[in-house]
Amino acid sequence: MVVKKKMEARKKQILAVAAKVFAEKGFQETTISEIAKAAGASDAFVYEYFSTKENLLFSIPRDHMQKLHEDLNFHLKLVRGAVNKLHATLYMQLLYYSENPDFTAVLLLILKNNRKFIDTDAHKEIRDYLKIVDRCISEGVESGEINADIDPYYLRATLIGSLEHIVINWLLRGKPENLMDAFEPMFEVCLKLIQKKPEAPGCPLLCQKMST
Amino acid sequence: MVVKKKMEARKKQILAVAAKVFAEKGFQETTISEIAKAAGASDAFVYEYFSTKENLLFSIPRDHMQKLHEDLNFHLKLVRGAVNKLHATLYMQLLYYSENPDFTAVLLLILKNNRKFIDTDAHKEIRDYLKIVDRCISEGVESGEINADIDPYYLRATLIGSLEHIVINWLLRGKPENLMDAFEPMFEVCLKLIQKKPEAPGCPLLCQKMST
Amino acid sequence: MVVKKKMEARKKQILAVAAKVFAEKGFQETTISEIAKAAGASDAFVYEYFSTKENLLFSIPRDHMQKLHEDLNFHLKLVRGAVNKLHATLYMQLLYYSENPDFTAVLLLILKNNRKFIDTDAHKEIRDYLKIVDRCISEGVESGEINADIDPYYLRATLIGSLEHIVINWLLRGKPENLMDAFEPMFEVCLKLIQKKPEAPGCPLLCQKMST
Amino acid sequence: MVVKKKMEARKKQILAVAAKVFAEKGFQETTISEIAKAAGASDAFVYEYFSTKENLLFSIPRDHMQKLHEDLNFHLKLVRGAVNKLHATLYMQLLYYSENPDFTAVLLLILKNNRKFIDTDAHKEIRDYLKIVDRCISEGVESGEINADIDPYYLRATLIGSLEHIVINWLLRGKPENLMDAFEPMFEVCLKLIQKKPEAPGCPLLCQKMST
DNA sequence: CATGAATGAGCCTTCATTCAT
DNA sequence: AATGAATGAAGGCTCATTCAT
Repeated sequence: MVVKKKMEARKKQILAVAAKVFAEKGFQETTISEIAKAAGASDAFVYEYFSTKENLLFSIPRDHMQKLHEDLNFHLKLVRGAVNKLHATLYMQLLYYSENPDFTAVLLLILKNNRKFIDTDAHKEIRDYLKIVDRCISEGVESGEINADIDPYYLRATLIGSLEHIVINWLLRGKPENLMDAFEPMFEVCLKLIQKKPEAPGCPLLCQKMST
Repeated sequence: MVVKKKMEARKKQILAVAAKVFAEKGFQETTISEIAKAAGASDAFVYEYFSTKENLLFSIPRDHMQKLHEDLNFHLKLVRGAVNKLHATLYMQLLYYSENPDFTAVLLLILKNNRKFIDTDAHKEIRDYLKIVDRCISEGVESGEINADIDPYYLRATLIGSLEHIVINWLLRGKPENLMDAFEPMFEVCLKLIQKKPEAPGCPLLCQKMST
Repeated sequence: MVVKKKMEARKKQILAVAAKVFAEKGFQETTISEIAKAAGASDAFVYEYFSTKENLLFSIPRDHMQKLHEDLNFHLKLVRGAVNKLHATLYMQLLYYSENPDFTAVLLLILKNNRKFIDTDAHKEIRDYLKIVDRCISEGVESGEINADIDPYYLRATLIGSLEHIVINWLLRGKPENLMDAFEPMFEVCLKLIQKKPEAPGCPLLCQKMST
Repeated sequence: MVVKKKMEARKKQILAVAAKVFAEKGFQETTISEIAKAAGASDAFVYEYFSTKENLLFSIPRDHMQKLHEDLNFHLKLVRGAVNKLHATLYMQLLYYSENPDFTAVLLLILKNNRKFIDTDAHKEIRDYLKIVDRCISEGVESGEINADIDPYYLRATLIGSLEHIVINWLLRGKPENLMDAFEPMFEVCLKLIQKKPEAPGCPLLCQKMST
């Protein structure tokens, strides 16, 4: 029992170290020796837990995705309204990214463009995550909160695409500012997309301005 | 002179072959030998033109970006109105991607996530391209065509992010359908962002028209 | 005491399992882990009894050779005549091989060609076994049963060489038929060597000569 | 042309060196580095000619077997009579072994007991060699030179088995004496097997004894 | 202009073996 | 008595790269 715990902890530690080194240097540029050394273990020890270097890479997202999933499921129960749910979902995603930049770099810079990874079980959890977004969108469309004449696929693509674009830029620029600073302005843009303007009787600002 | 021409042609051919092989197999998984063989040349011949394998990779975008730039500059002169220009710009970008999928795969799946590439001269042309988009946006804001209360940076991020997201998905799914089919629905979504709610009762343009 | 018995039994079991796995896969291709797992024990447990993997390999023949020796000694007492003894000896050797194919494969395919093994104590028992054959031969020569103008060393080499050749072929072909089927025809050939042409109706020429 | 020659020479040199090192240390105990160094080349250079270490091992017999084959075919044409042909065949085999002890050690100590090798094309040439022996035997049986009541398969097994047994012993003992010294006494034994005793001038000893 | 020949450098991976418990 | 955890040491193999011709 205690042993199992210890093993799990060691495994997670190796995964964390691997994420860090992969994030810094890229997959091919990283050697197992580096990871092992950084984890205070021998090369062979890494292979106790991960059959290959690639397997180690592909194992990085699992725990993170599960955690993100759980957090999300918990919080979404507290939120009412599709737009609010989308807000919460994207917020949590960005928050998780900002708090786990190594994992994020591995995910967005290494794994997401890897054909082999996409055929992996590990990738399923990523697709599952997208389903949550889809559910929010369709919920919003049904409830009338979200503009029904927007193609939901392209809406999701825009939401996720822009969010990841911003995160990738942030990563590549060396994570200079707080990633969360980008959230509200980004979501503002999204809101323009999402929301029907039923409550907006016309184009308030412009009309008002014009009327002035 | 003729020799120069020949050399240029050979160089371009190698670049095209390299793009193709890199796109299919990824950078690390591709060997210089494979590229050389596919180009009907010897390994050493590749090194006549490109000092390293990485240099070969980084050399792929130049011609493409120049061509895209030229095309864009030509066409944008024919188009009036910021939204129309954005439409044309994104259309041409997507068209170029759909017509040059190998280059696109190299650019979006390999280069865009490569920190070293970003510090390259070659990357400057990509940033220059983005400036065109930025110019369209600021032009639109100035002319009142584009909603001024949208942060231009996040607007661009959303436009480019969603477009690339769609293209990357298309690439990873094996380029099944015609990429251009995605353009109009995608741009529809973008329009919702860009435009001052024309469909809303009392939309800006209408107000303007009405006011005139 | 009981513990000793248990240990002995465990040791023998490991030896049997090792023989089986070595026979199937070869020495280098077999890992201690495989043997341990097949024996239902841990790797470390194997090292309780055998100091190294090679030591385990070299330990395989001992019990077998002892058993063969004992059986042989017992049976040879019941047999009279050098040729009959050779017959019994070779028969028992082949029988033992056919009934213990794993041991046989280890002995003939792995150990007999191993220089290090030859310097081992374990190899002494194999040489001792050959002495039995030698004794039969010299007994036969002395008693006049065996042709005295055959060099005893080459006679033994031929007997053992042909027998092992047949067994090795049998092993390499996957032990298809019953090995014992080969015994009588093989021994027939040997008899031609050993015996003083009993089937020849007298020694024609010489007798003729003598008669002259 | 000259280049091809050079390559061939280099390849043969590597094969010779490999045979030597394999013969001395065994296959698993030998590293490619050792062979490369002994051949005055780099590790990678060895892989220019041989795709794997095993492939290098399996490539050793080809040229030798071809040479042996050619020599044999040439000489057998000069020899009349099945027994004489067998004599010549076995003589040349033993001579080749004695003159190429590295190859012989590789063949008899490493390859002949290797299941993977037996399924190789290279092994075919070894089986072809045996066919020459078979042909001599059946020729002798037909011509009446060889005792027809000996099973040809077991006769061959005895001839080859005893010859190889002697060679293997010679190798394992460190090649102390001239291997060819063993030929005549060994063949003497074989003669006893092979020959019908019609022309044999009786059984000298027995007759003598009988006469006494 | 073009290349065949050659290699240095390095990494992933495997296992026999050890030892604390 | 038995083992799980841990590793040191080593080796096969790959390639980007160079250079004489």
